[in-house]
Amino acid sequence: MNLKELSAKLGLSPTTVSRALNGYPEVNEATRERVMAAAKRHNYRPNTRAIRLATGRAMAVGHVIPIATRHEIVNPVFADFIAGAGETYSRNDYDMLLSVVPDEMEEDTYRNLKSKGNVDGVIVHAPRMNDPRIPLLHEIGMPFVVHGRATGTELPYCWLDVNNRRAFQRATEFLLDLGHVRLGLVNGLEFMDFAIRRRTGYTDALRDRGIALDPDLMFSSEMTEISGYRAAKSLLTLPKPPTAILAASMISGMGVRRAIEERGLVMGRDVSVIIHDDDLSYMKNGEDLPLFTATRSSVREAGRLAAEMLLNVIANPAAGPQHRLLEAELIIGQSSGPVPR
Amino acid sequence: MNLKELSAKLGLSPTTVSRALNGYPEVNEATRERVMAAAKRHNYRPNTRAIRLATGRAMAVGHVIPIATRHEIVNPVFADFIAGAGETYSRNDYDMLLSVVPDEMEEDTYRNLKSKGNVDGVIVHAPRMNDPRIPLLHEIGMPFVVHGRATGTELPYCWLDVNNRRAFQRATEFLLDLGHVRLGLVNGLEFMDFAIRRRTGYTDALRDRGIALDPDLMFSSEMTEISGYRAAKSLLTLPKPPTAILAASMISGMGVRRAIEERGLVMGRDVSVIIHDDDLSYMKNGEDLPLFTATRSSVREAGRLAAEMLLNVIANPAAGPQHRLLEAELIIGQSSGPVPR
DNA sequence: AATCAAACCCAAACCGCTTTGGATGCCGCA
DNA sequence: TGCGGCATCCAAAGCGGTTTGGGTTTGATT
Repeated sequence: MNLKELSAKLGLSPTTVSRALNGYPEVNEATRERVMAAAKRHNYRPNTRAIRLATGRAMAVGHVIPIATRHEIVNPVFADFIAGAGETYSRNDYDMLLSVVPDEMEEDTYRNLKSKGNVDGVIVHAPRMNDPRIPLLHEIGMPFVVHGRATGTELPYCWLDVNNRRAFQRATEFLLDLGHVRLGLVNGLEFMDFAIRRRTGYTDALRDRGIALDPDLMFSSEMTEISGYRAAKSLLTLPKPPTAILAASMISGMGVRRAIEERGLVMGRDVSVIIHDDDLSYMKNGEDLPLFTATRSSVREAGRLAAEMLLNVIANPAAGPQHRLLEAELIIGQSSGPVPR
Repeated sequence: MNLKELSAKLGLSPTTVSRALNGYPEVNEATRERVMAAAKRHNYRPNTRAIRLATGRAMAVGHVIPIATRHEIVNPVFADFIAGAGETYSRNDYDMLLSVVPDEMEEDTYRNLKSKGNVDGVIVHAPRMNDPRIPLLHEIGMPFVVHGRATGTELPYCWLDVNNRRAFQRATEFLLDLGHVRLGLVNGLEFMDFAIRRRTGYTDALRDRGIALDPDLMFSSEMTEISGYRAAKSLLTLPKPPTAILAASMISGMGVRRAIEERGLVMGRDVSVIIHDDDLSYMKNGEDLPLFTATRSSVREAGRLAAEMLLNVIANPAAGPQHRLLEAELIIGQSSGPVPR
């Protein structure tokens, strides 16, 4: 059932039917209702391909996912972000397009998306320092929103980010208040912007209390269980091991816990741990009582909001660049306590 | 730069240019090369929207993800599957469309995808017993491939699955060979088809050895860390606790391990554990020496293969339903050992 | 009664490509 | 010389919507 058939059945022109369905004012309310009813009855659904060609809009948003020699973006955090963004898209009748491409194809992919007209905008994931994607997207004129920020970029751009610096600064201060002085940092990869900011929060807090930085206490790697385990194991075998550890995610935190328990220590008593908790739906940090003390910020909610921002930008390209900085909560769980004496 | 402009520049008709670019035979080789060169020079990329309207094909594949009152499909396993499928799609110039919709909208979403012509086919995730999606997709004539199988469906359909029954049967037999007799099962939700099959593998193996089933030893829940933890905790506080546990995933396995260690026991010595390992890219089961003994099957590879099967079905709808059953490997890690005496 | 603006509807162009159904020119062969 | 056949190319008709630029009525205003 297409427009022509439907309008024939109704004895109207395609023009009028189209207008009736799309809420244009120049059509009699009575006919509009007649049209609506007929459309429902024959369950007419306009062909998306035709709409797209006619309007020039793709009604779709792209997410480009490089598969990674460099860095594995396909991680659980990413999945939850996508889920959140996807909710926004379906609510607004937009399609979500995922392009999983080899690293070296990333630039081409963006150019293709633009010139072939597949999408109206994109979300940029996992920004790095001086991220080349931002000038690229500017150049080709593709609307975009960055999830995170890209230090070093001087072009204006839209972003939505968690206040990672503040979150880790607060977490560090909290541990210092508990009397801890030697604090380990099990960070994510530090070419990632968020990891740089978290480290800054950590170092700022220490410096504010006049505590010297100890490079031996600072690790940076993928946020996997095994990396967390290895980093914590190294930390705990130091001559003067830390009494507290900040970890970059739930998963690396689980590795940290394993290393702690393997040495016969008790997390929260012998070693305090604070993680960053993305509030993943299938990996809750405890239920009544959180397992980990954590800086928490829902990445799914971030996905929802970033998608909304992008749809805004697409609908309203003239408006200046939008920004949104989400604050993480500091929630107290079982993994932190006063420094042991 | 569109076809008309390009053909004008070349002094040819759009017809000829189109044919030249698409490799049709009725065009002189010399002109074809001239056209190709010009296309590259002006980097002409045909407008996808127009191609889709003209050809009637969407050149896109859909994945519908219900957001879940019922069951959270947005999990790490799902993410890896998507990544694998996405690789196949980009290699074949197909788009991947993700629809994240509320449970109750699922049926509508499939109908919409079909009648609005957004996709040429879909992948069905996480099939359940008597899954209603299979008759639905049959009814609306949408090509599809199921990742897994749906017990109880009598209609023919394409699927790609892991031999879950066999995997868990082998794992169970392996533990029995080590002298274990009381085996706990920490299964996924048992309205999911794969969970039913795993349980069958477990019960078959026990029955074959003449061991009575003990309902107290069998748990079924979401595959989260916390559920794994809780199930294992219950198991270990039984009057006669099991000496070995089969867990449904890496993540629930980590919960099982936590429960074991919390009781001061050592995994692999006091309690053997076998998990199913989906070989997730960011959650490797150890590196040189696997942490967990596991039945392993890469879900990412499954994604690649399922997508290939679907593209096949789309290209060749007449061919009968295809099936593919992947076998899981049984890999030995540190989490299993002979029954303690 | 003539005029004019709304209100309502339609025919036709258009979006950018594919594909059908010829047209044209050239060559070989009877 | 005439004709069939092949190699090349093109005009025009879709694909299924939206949108432009009018046409008719109708009713109120002068």
